[in-house]
Amino acid sequence: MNDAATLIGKRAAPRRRDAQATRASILEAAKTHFARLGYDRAVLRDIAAEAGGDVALIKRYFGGKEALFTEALEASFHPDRLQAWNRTNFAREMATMMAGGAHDDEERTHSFQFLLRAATSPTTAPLLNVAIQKRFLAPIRDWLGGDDAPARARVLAAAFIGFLVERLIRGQPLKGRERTVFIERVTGVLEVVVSDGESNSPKSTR
Amino acid sequence: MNDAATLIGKRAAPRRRDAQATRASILEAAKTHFARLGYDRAVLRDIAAEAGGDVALIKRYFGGKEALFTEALEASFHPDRLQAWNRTNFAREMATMMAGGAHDDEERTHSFQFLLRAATSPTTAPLLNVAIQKRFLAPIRDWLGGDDAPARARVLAAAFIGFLVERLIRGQPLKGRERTVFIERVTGVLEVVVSDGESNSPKSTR
DNA sequence: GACATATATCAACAACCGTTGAATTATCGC
DNA sequence: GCGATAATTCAACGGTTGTTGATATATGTC
Repeated sequence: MNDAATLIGKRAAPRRRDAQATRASILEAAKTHFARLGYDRAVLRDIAAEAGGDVALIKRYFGGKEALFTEALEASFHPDRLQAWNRTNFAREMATMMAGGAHDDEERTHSFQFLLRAATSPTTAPLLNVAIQKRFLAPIRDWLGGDDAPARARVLAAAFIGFLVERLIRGQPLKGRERTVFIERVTGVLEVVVSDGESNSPKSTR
Repeated sequence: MNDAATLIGKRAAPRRRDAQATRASILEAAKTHFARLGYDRAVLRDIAAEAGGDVALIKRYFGGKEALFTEALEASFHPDRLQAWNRTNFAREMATMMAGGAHDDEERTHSFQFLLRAATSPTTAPLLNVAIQKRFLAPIRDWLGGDDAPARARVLAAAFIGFLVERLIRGQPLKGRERTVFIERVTGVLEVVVSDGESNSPKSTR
């Protein structure tokens, strides 16, 4: 059954008898599968197949499904992205990303889908709790800076996740006027979140 | 086997040989289990057991797991809540709710946990898509009114979901100053979302 | 070229779970 | 009371999937 491998595509070419390469292939395949299917629906046989190997290799190199998931989760965080965004155009860039349709769209949201799917499985929730604190909330807080950074980081993270879920549910990118309005709105919201002024102070129209 | 029933608690008392009551018991148990465990982890045997019946009853009354899920999903929406909130204090009320610790907290967020868990399973995503459009997005849009209500409804729904996820991940209610700041911040964000001015076309506030 | 060891594959077990047909039992009309 | 019918329970099938020990094969060293 050459099922999932061809469905997902992207069959890596495993150099035979190369432990490091094999391990890397499996990890890469795992990231994709977990992100697209979630922890429960992801099947070890399919992951191994896409990596061009056998299920037993997962036991050999990772120990089991949960360990593989944990490592894939860690490897899926890219907080560097955050630091690459500068403060001025951050809100609009993120809003555009959430509207969907950008060329590097898939790649960008990939790791976050992973995070999201992990959030809802009771099994993986504890794992995520640690990971999200260390690799997500903390960097955001540092990136934000200013007064009450922890609380503001929570709000930003929430907004981030919320738009991501909405996009996940929506499925397809927005188009036309609705897209424009959506981006404008989201940009406005994010600017409010990022700004470090007092919230109960008068309106902060950009 | 006093397994899942006692774990979840809330064992309904099924009047024997009462079709309607049995069906209702199963549906109620299904709502709880799906909300807490998600589609995949929820087990029909456990649901039936909590309802005080057998698995086969699910087939009889609902047809199968997916059908049961769909019906439970429908039954978990409470858009009436939305209309009960008035425009002036809506933002603050919702922000307080998201901070956690309110007395009717559990009950309020219950159905949304359901929604959330459904969102992340590829299997249930299409089902959710239909339900959310009909019972969530449309009411919000009507409640919002004004220009570009559909796009603004998306943003509001996204914010709503986002704060909910954050709360779900966080686990426990906030306390002290962080709670105060969080509420202030979220209130500010929501006010921006709800307001119908500013985006492109200047429209009078109603 | 033979041996040792890491690497990869095979095959099967065992548990879980949705599904389903058939048997069992209660409830109601006559 | 008695049969008819609906409600419930029983038991088992079949598929999926994580796990794992045994086996085969390539790679590097002497």
